[in-house]
This record gives sequence, C-alpha cells and structure tokens, in this order.
Amino acid sequence: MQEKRSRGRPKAWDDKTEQNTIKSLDRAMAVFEHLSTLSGVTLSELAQETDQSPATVYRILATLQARGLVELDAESQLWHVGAGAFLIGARYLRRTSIVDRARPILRRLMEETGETANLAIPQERHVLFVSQIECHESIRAFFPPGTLSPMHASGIGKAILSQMPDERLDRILSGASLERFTEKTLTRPSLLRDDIRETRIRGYAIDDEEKNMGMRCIAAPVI
Amino acid sequence: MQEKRSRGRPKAWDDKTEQNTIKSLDRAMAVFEHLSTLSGVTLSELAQETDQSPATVYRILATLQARGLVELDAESQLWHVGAGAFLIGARYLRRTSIVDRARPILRRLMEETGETANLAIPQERHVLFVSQIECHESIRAFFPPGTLSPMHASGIGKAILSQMPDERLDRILSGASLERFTEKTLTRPSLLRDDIRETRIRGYAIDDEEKNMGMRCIAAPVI
DNA sequence: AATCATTTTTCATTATTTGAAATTTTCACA
DNA sequence: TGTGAAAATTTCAAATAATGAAAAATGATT
Repeated sequence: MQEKRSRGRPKAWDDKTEQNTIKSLDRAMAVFEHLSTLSGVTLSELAQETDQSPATVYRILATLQARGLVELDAESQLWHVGAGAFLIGARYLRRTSIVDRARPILRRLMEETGETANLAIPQERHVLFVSQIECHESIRAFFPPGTLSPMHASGIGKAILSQMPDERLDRILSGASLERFTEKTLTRPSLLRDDIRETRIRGYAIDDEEKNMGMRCIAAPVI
Repeated sequence: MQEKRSRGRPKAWDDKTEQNTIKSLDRAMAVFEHLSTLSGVTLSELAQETDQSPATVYRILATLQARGLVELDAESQLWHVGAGAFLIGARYLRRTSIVDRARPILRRLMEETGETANLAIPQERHVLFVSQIECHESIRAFFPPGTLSPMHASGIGKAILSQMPDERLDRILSGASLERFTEKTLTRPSLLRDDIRETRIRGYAIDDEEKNMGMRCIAAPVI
C-alpha cells in the first residue's frame, strides 16, 4: 500500500532501486568493479579496499572465476579481469552499429589529417572512447577503447557539450567541480561556457593541452 | 576436519568451487551472460529463458542497472549490456599489452597483404578475436573484437593448434565434437590432425571456407 | 473504457550469506 | 631444508537477506 503522491516527480529513483536490489550481488559487483580498475590485486588487498571480509571476497572471486569473469594469475597470485568480462563487454558496442557506421568517417578523417582518429560517446560526465583508426606513425594508443575521459577536459567532450541545449549544459557544469589536469584546463564554468560558445561558432572543438601537456586535438560532433 | 586422500588428485576442482560460491551471484551472472548473448531482451523473456522467477530477474536487472552494467531501452523495453560492462571488459586487453605489442606486426601484415589483419588468442576450444587492423577496402568487420570462433574451423585456431604439443592437441580434439559449419569444415579429428601436420611444415594455417563459404584466410602463430 | 500481458511491489518463508575463528597453504628467510 | 608469519581456504552457527507467490500497478491494444 503505497502513499499516493498527488503530484510529485514521476517516481523517486533512489528509494525504488534501494528496495529492489540484491545486496550480495551489489557487493560482488562493487568488488568486481574495483578489481577491474587495478592491474592485478591479491585477495586480501581487495578485501581491505572494499571493506569486505576476506571470506566474502574469496567466495565472490571463486564464483566469478568459475564463469571466466575474473582470472587468477597463478604466478603472482594476482586477480585480474577475465576473458568472460571482455566477451560480455564487447557486446555493448555491437548493440548499436555505431562503430561500424563511424568507421568510414574516421578513416577519411585519419587520411585527411594524417592523425589518429578517435570515436567516443558521452557517458554521464565523461566521454567513453570506443574505437579508433590509427595513423601510420602512432606507436601506442593514447585512448585505447574503454578509456574514460572527463567531458570538460577533452576535445570530444567539449564537442559533445557544444551540441547540448543550454539547460542540459548547465546541469552538467553545475553538478560537480571541474577537475584540473594541467594549467590550461578550463576549471571555471564561465570559461568553459565561453569556450563552448566559440566551439559552436567554429564548428569543432579544440583541446589545447587541457588534459595532458603536449597533447592537442580537435574534435567534431557526429550526429 | 577433512578426510585425507592418500593419493588422490591434487584437489577436486568441482567440489571446491561448488562449495564456495555464492548462489545468488552465480544466478545473476548466468542471467547477465545470457542477456549479453542477445541483442535486447524483455524481462519476461529473460526470466523464461533462464528459468528464474520474474521477480528475481527484476531484482537482478535493477541491481546491475544501478551500476551501469545493463541498460534498459525505454522505447522498446528491451534490456541490453551497459557501458559499465564495456568499461570493465576493456581492462582485459590492457592487462597484457598484447594488443599494443601486436599492432606493428598486424600493420605490416595488413600493408604487405592488403588484407585486414586480425589478432586472436586461444580461449578454451575457441579463439577470441581481440583486435584488428583493417585494410582500406573493408566495409564491415567480419571479426569485430569480442568474437568467439571455434578453434577447429578458423585459420587462427588451427595456427594455434599447430603450436601445441600433441598431447594437448589430443585433449582438445577428443573432448567435444567438431561442429560442422560448411561442407569444407574439418569435422573428423584425423583430417584435422593431418591439416595441422601440414600447417606445421608450411608454417602458416589456411582456412579454406571451413567456417564461411566464400571466406578464406591464412594465419600464423606469433609467440 | 475494458482486457490482457508485463512489470513492480509486498510479504512470509526459508534458504543463504556472512564473518569469526580454525585450519591449511604459501612463501620468505634463515 | 626448516621455521614462522601472512595469506588463503574452510568450517560453523547466527541472522540476514533472497526468494516466489500473489497482489498491485502499469501500459498497450482492442
């Protein structure tokens, strides 16, 4: 018997989700996520860092291992993300054929500029790099697929922001603080807003060492 | 107090894992995996296909959704793999720098042959495609990263098999039947063994329409 | 507007998860 | 090769939390 809200918001997301989640599953996913951010952890480290008892983490890892989602390197006794996780994650891109459809565009871009061309999609306050066509000179990838980069300090991020209606832009800018990465990072909303205004006029965004010194890039939105 | 096995196998994997897994987590992962193999499912379909009650599947999805591991397309009411899963899965490749290290090799291969070059790694009875350098003509990817292809019916798979010591080869060949994909698929262990013997002498493997008619490829092992 | 299918919530039951502690294994160092 | 400390694994009892049935809500279709 639920109290009727005469005209509240559609539904309070938080209460809803809180109530209907499986705690043990959520805990396990927290451990899994944490594990994935590290390049190899021992069971005990993982237990400490996630505030779980070693016994629980042990059981979580054993369960995930049986499904190939995590792997234990026998040598080092370190746990890693497993191939099973890669398999599942890879499906994400195939859902929309975004990568396939963007490929010819990226290729032309790469050929015309002679630089590596990256494709990223918005992901809350970040942009998620999903694919790339590399130029011939590149030795290593700066943005391997799966990289998450803050929206306000990346060319692609600013290109995406420039396409948003002002109100949505405001919501994103207001929420959290704009982290500083280099001395050129635009950490003040007003400056970022100016930059985006210019971007709209210009038609493409410029990242001038705002994330990494020595790295500049340009980016354009593709609808 | 555990019964001592005077000279049994080191440890029975199955009993061990069975005992120490978290059932609710395992169930949830089964649902997640199943979901990932489909391109969009409704809750009720998923419940049916995984033999779980809708209530349970609902809670699993709600929990995974809160972490971005699955997403619900509001329009179609279909559940999909989420960006969070892609993020986690992408870490798998960075663990070893295999993709980075193989890149120059793949590029040279692509440039010398004019064909798309693929990289895959062994994964039980399959090969897992992890990256590619595409030739200029390719419109779409035949083996997008994350593709799993049976070892016995792929050039790369046979190249890998050709590097194995005979006993390990036997173990793989004996285990399960060799599925037929085309009329040219090598479904008999003896034929496959012959092919691999030739491969060893030749130095590279040939897939002559054994998986898809009209598709041929050659593959070589890289250590 | 009424019906039907699907999703979401409630609730009581029961199975499962859990951490502490015991045990075993592993590994570094003598 | 032996020894000890730390890490991993297992056991066990307590209690939390997962579960499915059924009710309620939602939303699509006629």
